[in-house]
Amino acid sequence: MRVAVDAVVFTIMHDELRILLIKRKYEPFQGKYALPGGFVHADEELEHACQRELEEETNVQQIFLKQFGAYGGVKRDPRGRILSVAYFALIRPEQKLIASFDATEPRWHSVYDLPELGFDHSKIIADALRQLRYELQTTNIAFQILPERFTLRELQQVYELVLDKKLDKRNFRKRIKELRILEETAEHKMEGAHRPAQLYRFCTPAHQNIRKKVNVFLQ
Amino acid sequence: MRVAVDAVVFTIMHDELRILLIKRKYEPFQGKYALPGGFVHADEELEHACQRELEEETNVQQIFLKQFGAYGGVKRDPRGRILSVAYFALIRPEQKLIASFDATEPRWHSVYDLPELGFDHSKIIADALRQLRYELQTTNIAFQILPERFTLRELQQVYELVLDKKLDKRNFRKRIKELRILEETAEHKMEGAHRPAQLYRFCTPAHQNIRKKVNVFLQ
DNA sequence: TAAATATAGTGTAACCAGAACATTATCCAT
DNA sequence: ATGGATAATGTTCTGGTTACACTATATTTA
Repeated sequence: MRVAVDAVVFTIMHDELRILLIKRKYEPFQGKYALPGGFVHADEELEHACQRELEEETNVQQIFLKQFGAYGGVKRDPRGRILSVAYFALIRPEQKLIASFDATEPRWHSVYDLPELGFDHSKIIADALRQLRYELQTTNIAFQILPERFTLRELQQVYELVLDKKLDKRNFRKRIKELRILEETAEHKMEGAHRPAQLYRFCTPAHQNIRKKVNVFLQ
Repeated sequence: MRVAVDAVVFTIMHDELRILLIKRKYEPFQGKYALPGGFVHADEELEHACQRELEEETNVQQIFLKQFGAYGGVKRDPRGRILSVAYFALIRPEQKLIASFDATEPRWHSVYDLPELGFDHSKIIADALRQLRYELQTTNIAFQILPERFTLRELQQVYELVLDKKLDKRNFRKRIKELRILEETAEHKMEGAHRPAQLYRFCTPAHQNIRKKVNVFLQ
């Protein structure tokens, strides 16, 4: 049985939660959109294969991937039996997308307005989104998408867009501060005709995983 | 790459949370304990392969399996590259265990006192236990281990033994009743020199999955 | 048949966490 | 100087979680 990996890469862009898709140049599902991914090499770790395929097909590099499922249905790929191990990531939107030989049009698509997808990738994306939301509320994954210094408003927007839900500003700040994982920096974000916002930085490696409480940010 | 499945089957027996292990008759890890499992056939669904291997190696049959991870490390199996998709289940302890040709001594082992294990099965079991605890608190999985009719005390014991934590009787009953997933039966459990306990039954297929609230039973 | 024993079954009060909510501060542009 | 835009901040109320002790009912035994 052949083993492949697929990557569900999320980002936030123009106030939307988006997913990175490629367009398939060849059969099966030629012309359809699909998740970046491909076959694992013989002596290659799964996560490495996922990084490599992602880079080959979209140029996206150096991201933190988390495995969340294996898809092994007998009929899921018309080429034959292929098991796919799926990973997800949440990354900054800056990386430049570059098409490859067999995957064209690497592009960001709104999670809530996806094109028709090949394989069982709709199901994989649905599972990934569920997992992303869970991890957002139980780990520090949000910081992967933010620049090194960020405002509390920017952090709150990550939560709001991923959870697809408005949060109360004062309650959000209170809870984030209680976690003691941020430190103020000396700088402020000067931008626009309004009061500048304090810039924060993520601190204390001890808190690499916030697992203090489930549902920390749900209202 | 070859694809295998492994089953982490939990039960409760003699007031202990236990796992089903077999003893390996051949290399690799000859004589060591391991999870039941084996290779997936060419046109076989993963879950079916897991059921089949479990039955072949231990005689345990007809259980509800839930996938929770894929283990694909390059060096995890000395025979070569083998990816294993792992499933867990929680079952009643009644099924008779029968050894097979290549797996001897199918036996229940306390989760907290496991023998030396082959492969990366210790890691797989640790992940399975984490997943079991999560699902116990967010789904109706507890009912898989109980007989059709059971007392509230028996239900509470499942939670206590899996979570490895004492729960308050009154609070537990209050919450379970709030969920409205049990119905009283006409019978009582007459056993021993004490007041007989009301027998309950799991009701309402609408509640096959209790996802009302995370941490329902944590104290 | 009375007492001992073992588990079943039940409610309330205190505490804490989550939710709702409005005003002042600071910058820029006009 | 004023208006506009976002930053920053605390309190009250509500509801959920936790802690906690006594009565009920069957069997067994003296």
